[in-house]
Amino acid sequence: MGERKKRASRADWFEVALRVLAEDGVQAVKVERLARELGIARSGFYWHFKSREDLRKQLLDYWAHEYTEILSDNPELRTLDPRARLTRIAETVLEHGLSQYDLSYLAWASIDVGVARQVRKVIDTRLDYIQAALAELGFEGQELEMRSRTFVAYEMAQASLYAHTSKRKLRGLIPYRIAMITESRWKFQLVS
Amino acid sequence: MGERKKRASRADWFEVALRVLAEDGVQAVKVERLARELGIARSGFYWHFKSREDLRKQLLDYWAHEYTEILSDNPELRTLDPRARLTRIAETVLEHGLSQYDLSYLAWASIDVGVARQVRKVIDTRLDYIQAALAELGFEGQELEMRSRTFVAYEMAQASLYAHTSKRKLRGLIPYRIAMITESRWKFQLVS
DNA sequence: CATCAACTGTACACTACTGTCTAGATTCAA
DNA sequence: TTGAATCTAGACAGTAGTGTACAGTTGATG
Repeated sequence: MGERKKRASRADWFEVALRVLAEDGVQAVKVERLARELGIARSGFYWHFKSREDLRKQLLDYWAHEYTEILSDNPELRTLDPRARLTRIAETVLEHGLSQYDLSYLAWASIDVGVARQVRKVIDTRLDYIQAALAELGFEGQELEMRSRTFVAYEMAQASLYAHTSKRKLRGLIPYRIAMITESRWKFQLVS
Repeated sequence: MGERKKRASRADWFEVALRVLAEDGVQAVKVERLARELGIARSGFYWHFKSREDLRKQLLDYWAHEYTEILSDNPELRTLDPRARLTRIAETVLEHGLSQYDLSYLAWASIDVGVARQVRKVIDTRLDYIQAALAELGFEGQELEMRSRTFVAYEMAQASLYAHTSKRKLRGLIPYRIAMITESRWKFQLVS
């Protein structure tokens, strides 16, 4: 609760907001609650942000930017072959708890069309990236689409769905996951 | 908005509550809003339900029961071989929009430990069921675990993640998905 | 057709939150 | 060390929701 700090900077407010968002969703991002967690009155909030809505908008922008940056502005990833690249992404998402925000943003998107538009953009960016990697391995058409979707869906669902499973265990599953997603030696045996 | 009904039964309130829950999440399930959607005053609500919290609890119970029933009390499913069974489940979930509630309940679970416990139970039931089907196909250990998790994660994420994708397209992907999940002819080529 | 349970609206007191204002405290830089 | 920028607490009015009380209306059934 009461962090002993006497003054709260914009970054302090933002940090607490991010944590609350991840923990309890957008609806929980309330000026009063943030102030309570910072141990100060909420009047200062309006010095840093125009309104609660303003803060929420900034939270969304931040998330959209931060996440895609990991994919697009990461030179190291480019040097790896597709399989290693996907593995690295899976490890990064798991290790940094990157998907812990996804549920909150998805839920938020379901009640706000503007947010939905931006969230979709982020998802599409991820899908495109994964799809490109899998295309390098020779996949195409519906199979390519299904594989990339499966990968992304698992990443996003992971944090909320398997919150009770240890990171260690989830980490151990990564190689199997990558193998299944990228394995190309088999031919589809379509079930009617 | 104003449904022309003059009186609202318990079932009416519950139905609207379920819809609102799926559309906008738990936080949106408010007595006043439900009354507004029914086109009546909210006083009658308290005749049917003890409180708002009471309604929410009943929503949770209903969901937990309804969903697992589809899996456990479905004699038809038992007659099918594992692959066909998984296909049927995927089709059912998609066709009846069963996963549309999942996001709401997952988000709810993240802010309420009691809800979290119940939601986990439902998820575990699904995992166990899928895992049993895949075990019939000879999978085991971490591979079995990863495959069932991948299947369940996709099902749950589908509705919210791919809301903008047509059912027709998602339906077309099912055979590919089942094939990837159930394919056993390949050996893992573990990436470091 | 009378009656009783099932519902209705209106009104009230309460809580939680928002955003605005103001006078004052703290910090930093010249 | 002084002044401006940065932040603070506290008070205020406004909105939206909760649950309770109660008298009145509706409709199915004996």
